[in-house]
Amino acid sequence: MNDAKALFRPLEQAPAYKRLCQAIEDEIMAGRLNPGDQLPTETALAEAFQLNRSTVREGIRLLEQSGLVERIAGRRLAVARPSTTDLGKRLGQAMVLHAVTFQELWQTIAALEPAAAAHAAEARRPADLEALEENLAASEAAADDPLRLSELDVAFHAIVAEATHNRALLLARAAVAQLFYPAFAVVVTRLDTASARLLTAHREIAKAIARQNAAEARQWMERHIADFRRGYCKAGLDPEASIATLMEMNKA
Amino acid sequence: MNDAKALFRPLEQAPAYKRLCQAIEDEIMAGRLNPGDQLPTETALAEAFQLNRSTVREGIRLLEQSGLVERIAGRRLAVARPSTTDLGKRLGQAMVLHAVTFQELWQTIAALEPAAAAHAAEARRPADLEALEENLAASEAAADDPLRLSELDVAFHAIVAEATHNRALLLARAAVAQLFYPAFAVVVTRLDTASARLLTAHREIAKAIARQNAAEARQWMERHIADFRRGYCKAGLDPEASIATLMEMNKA
DNA sequence: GCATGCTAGTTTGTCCGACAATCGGATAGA
DNA sequence: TCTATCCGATTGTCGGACAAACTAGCATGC
Repeated sequence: MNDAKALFRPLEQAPAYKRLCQAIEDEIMAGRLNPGDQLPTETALAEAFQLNRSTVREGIRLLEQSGLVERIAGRRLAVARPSTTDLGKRLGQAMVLHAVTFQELWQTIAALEPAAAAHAAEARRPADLEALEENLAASEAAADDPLRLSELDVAFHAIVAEATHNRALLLARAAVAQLFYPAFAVVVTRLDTASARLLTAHREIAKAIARQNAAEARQWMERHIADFRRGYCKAGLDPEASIATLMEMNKA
Repeated sequence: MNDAKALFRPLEQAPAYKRLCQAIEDEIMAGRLNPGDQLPTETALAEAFQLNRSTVREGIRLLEQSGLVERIAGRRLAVARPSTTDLGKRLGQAMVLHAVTFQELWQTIAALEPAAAAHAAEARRPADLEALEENLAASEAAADDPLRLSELDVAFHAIVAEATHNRALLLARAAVAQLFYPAFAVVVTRLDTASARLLTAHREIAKAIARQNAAEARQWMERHIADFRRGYCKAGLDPEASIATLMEMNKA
């Protein structure tokens, strides 16, 4: 009798609002609806799908939340591309709820950032270099302001990632970075030697990227990330603790 | 006159259903609502927030789609943790819509998988080794069935990733992997030498993980991933083409 | 004692109809 | 040409309604 679960599938048809969402999602994924295209009005959709407007609206909410659809300025539904930051936020939430530890984040960042630096060195464009320079200048000016410096640190790594012009890499690291670097603000505040080391590393990484020296960029980034971990432990923080606790310290 | 946009912020209060979603989201993020907790019924929520049930429902749809809330078996709303696979799917969608190329995916996978293999060697548990063994056996049996082998390939890498017991890494790679490996099915179908090379690599990786030899696991995985790229080019596919086109070939 | 069947109350999914606010566009006025 | 005004269309929100499906409790049968 126990194999009943294995034998039979759930066998339930999803509620109408979900099916509507799926139907429109399919159209988008199949390329029959493209980003920018306007969707029919709610009443029109209701008529087309033979559903009530309330039901249609529920379906639209699902699409809205998945970022596949947006309300353009005024108010007309249009197909959209899910934004990187939006997805990053959602991934970040998930990690907090899964009680991910600093250690886990660090391992992931340690895999991604050196690769990002190397590819940035290969694919960077003039605009990227300018952004890096600007960030470095601002960082040097903010050497005494841990909070501001921490913000600029997040920005620096984001610029490097963007310089790869690799959207997959960008998306993958966005989530982790969003949690990792802010968590690190606490360290910068506690260790006064951290700022100087951070600045040196950033400068060298930027230099290597400017010179298109991928190997060097990767190497400096590796050291930089290793430094992060050392600083974290030196600051008396537990790598095995959930980052959720860190985020709270940050607020205080 | 042009600075009007700079001077003033949007100044609009979000619709009620969005604010409701945000309110509940905040409760969850603050830990006042924990995964597994049941939410009040729709009518109760409507009363609490002084909103109509229809409006409450729209808010719930947003929460539902972000995975923070689920309908338990029967039908009662409960707080949930966004599932890895769910987020992976969403990220995958985003990448398709952003017309991400194979090259971009490959660079990302190449950064993540070797790290995953190395950490898996350190953190693997008996159950992980069993899963690997089982997968290897099935793969050897399916050496002549490209489609089945491709499925098992996806599974193999997923098992390795899970053996790291690093949820951040798991989440970050889930999205990329979900697109990458299926896209690779085409290659396995076209190159008959691919299956054998794939099997050898898998076996060596599994062996290294079993022996807890992180360096070797990383090295084999690196080669394996490099092989992927070579195979892809050999199969006459364009690394700069959007993976969306690949997915279509896969269906056919 | 445990499995089954029945009943009543809840809760959800869906529908209908309604209305204020606002947006888009057309039209009239300076 | 620019502004003001009006009108229809669309969205956000509301109230109420009902069938289907679920929960829980109780009765029944073995």
